[in-house]
Amino acid sequence: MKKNKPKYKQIIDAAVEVIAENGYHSSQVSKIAKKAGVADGTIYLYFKNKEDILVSLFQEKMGQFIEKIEHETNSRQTAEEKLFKLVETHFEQLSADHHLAIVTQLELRQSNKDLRQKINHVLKRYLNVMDMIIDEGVEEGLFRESLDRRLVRQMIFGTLDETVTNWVMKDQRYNIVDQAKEVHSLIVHGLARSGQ
Amino acid sequence: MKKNKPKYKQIIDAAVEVIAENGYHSSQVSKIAKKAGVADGTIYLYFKNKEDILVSLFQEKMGQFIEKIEHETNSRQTAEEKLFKLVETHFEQLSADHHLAIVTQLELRQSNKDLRQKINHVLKRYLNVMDMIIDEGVEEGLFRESLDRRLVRQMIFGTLDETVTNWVMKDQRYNIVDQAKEVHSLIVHGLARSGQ
Amino acid sequence: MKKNKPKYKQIIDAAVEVIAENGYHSSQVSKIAKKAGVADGTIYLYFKNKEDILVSLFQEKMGQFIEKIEHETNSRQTAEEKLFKLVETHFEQLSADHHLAIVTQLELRQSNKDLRQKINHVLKRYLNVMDMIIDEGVEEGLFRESLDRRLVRQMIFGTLDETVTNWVMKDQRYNIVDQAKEVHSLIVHGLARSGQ
Amino acid sequence: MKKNKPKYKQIIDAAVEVIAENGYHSSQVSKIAKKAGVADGTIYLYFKNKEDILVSLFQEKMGQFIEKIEHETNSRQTAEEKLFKLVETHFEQLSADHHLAIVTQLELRQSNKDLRQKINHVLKRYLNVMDMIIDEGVEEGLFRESLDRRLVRQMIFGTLDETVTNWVMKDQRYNIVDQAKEVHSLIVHGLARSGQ
DNA sequence: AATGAATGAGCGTTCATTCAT
DNA sequence: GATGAATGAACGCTCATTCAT
Repeated sequence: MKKNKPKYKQIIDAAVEVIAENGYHSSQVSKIAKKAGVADGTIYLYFKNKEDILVSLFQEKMGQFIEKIEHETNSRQTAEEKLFKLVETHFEQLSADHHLAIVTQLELRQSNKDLRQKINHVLKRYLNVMDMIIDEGVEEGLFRESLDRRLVRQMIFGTLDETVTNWVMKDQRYNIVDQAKEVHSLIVHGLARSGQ
Repeated sequence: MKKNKPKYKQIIDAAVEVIAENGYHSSQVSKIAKKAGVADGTIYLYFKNKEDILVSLFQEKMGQFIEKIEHETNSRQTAEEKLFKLVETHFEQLSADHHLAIVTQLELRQSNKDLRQKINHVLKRYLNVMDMIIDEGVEEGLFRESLDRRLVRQMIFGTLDETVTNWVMKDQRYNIVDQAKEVHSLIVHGLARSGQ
Repeated sequence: MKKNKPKYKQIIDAAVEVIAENGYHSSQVSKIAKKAGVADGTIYLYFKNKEDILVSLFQEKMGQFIEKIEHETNSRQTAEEKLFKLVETHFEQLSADHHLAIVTQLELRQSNKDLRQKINHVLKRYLNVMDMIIDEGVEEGLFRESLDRRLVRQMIFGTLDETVTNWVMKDQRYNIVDQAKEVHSLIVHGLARSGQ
Repeated sequence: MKKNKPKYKQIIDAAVEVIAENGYHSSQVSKIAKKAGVADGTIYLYFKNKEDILVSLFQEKMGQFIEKIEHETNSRQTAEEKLFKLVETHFEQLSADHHLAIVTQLELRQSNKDLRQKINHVLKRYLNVMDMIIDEGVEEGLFRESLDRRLVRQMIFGTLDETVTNWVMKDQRYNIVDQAKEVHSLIVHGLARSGQ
């Protein structure tokens, strides 16, 4: 299993750094190899081609990302708490790894449609977590029964993604974790005054 | 003013078509020139470089897009109605121009950070429209006073953008305008049961 | 018609020189471009890819080669004279262009099967010339009726080709045209004493 | 002596198979090693480099090839019979080993000038066999005295080689041994009617 | 002797941009 | 203004060979 060999992770971490620092289009394979401390050809012992580095990077990092969110939400009782924890953990994790934030929010979006579809595939698991929380919320009588699951997912993901992207484009100059409460509130209650 | 000469618009329209049909990375300047019926060199009499075509395209098309939304929202009375009209008009316009939807939601995202910042600049005007509606809503007593304007804008834009992108990636197979009401409701009331 | 533009021939002639001097495997496109006095990219305005340069080179040069042989043999009366003229003209032409001799006898043979089949296609015309001379010889009562046309062609071509290749591999140090008479004699009479 | 160790022959046989099946340019050292059932590095315990595999392959196989021809021609009395046996045995041996025929007639020709000169060196022994037969034929009064030995060798070898190459390129679809008689006749008597 | 992971030099091709006409 | 032929920089990937084990 190549994924357990040290060079596999070494190359992926180098790729994150190189892409964050140079931008997607200036991240040549040779640059990644150099940063990883291996020869160019070594890359191809662990990855099929350049795109495979990026897909693997996303799978590896987002896999951990989603697992952490699954774990944190599971440790909460109500759907509302779970949803808050989802928002907070989402922000916390990207806050904790500035390079990864740049790569996932800005650079990897420049990839072609093909790669983006593979990325979406990885995200399905995240959307499932959201679905389960929504279902729980409905069962608890907290959320409306009539909700269109897909639209809700898109609202939640779209809001989180846009929030993080803006924060990254503002060079991560403010603390995004501080906004978890307000974002959670917007998602749960919308703009309206309570009781409206 | 070059923007008023016929070839200027001719080239921009050709660019939209070529990019929608071939994808961002297969849209060479020579292909755009051919579709526009001009010589490659002529492009450079109207645009500084390739990126300038894309920025101009976005300015031109999004300018009209936002004007239409400004006009439609102005003709409504309450903030709630205005917000609904904003959502609906946003969806309607992209529904009406399939090529443009593909280009703005998928292809132009593959451009580099630099271009994306210019795109964001164009979108500022759209965000202003949202800001004004939010202010009105607060004044009307409809929306909470404590709302963080930036977060609200990000929530609204993120939700609309994610909704449209998903629709485009699903090959525009369902009617997105039909979802305006539900999306509007999610933005105004969130997930919670009314009264919660 | 690209074949009539000066750069087309310029590039082909450069290719012959470069290949003769550096060998097939050390003849990079950039080297050919430099020798031709054009930019690398210009090559691709006239040729589909590197292999297309080589195929075109062969077609161009062997086309002239065969035409000359057709012309020379046509100006003779008997099959025996025609055959002699074929041998002599074959030798003369390769003698007259040392670079071309190296390229056709040694370097182009290193190409892959695909290219070699295209080369064989060009040579069909040469084989037709031989066929006609053989037919004439039979009609004249000079050659045996029972000859297997294909074998005869292979004997003639194989003999000429091997003779020239040996001469090229010996660095063209002797005069191969001088051997036309003896080669012709071997083809017509074989090894046997007259009357045997 | 490495040549007597089992892995030496094992690797050479693997090389013949791999080259015949994949073509010269798709026959990587690693593929040959795999087919031979040894590690890549092991190849270099038995051969100096890749070219050395090919040269050794040719020496090994052509050595046997020529020995067989020497043996068969020695068992005949007259030069004419010996020459016939040479042609027939040449054809028979390549007929009997389809892989070897492909490798020697097509694939090994794609090697560079350097390798081809080493190949020619191996063939010298074959040319010597021809020389001796020619000399005998002259002494017997069967062949002309005035024959240029080198030209005759080239005629014989060129004819045989071209004949076999054509047969291989036609995917060995007909029986080439059947043509030995006619080819022998062409070599001995040429195209001319007997008595001309 | 045998292994196989690691190395790194080498090259065909594309395409945005220029500029002489 | 309009043309389009010409430019040339830039890069992912392969594979023969090495060498620590």
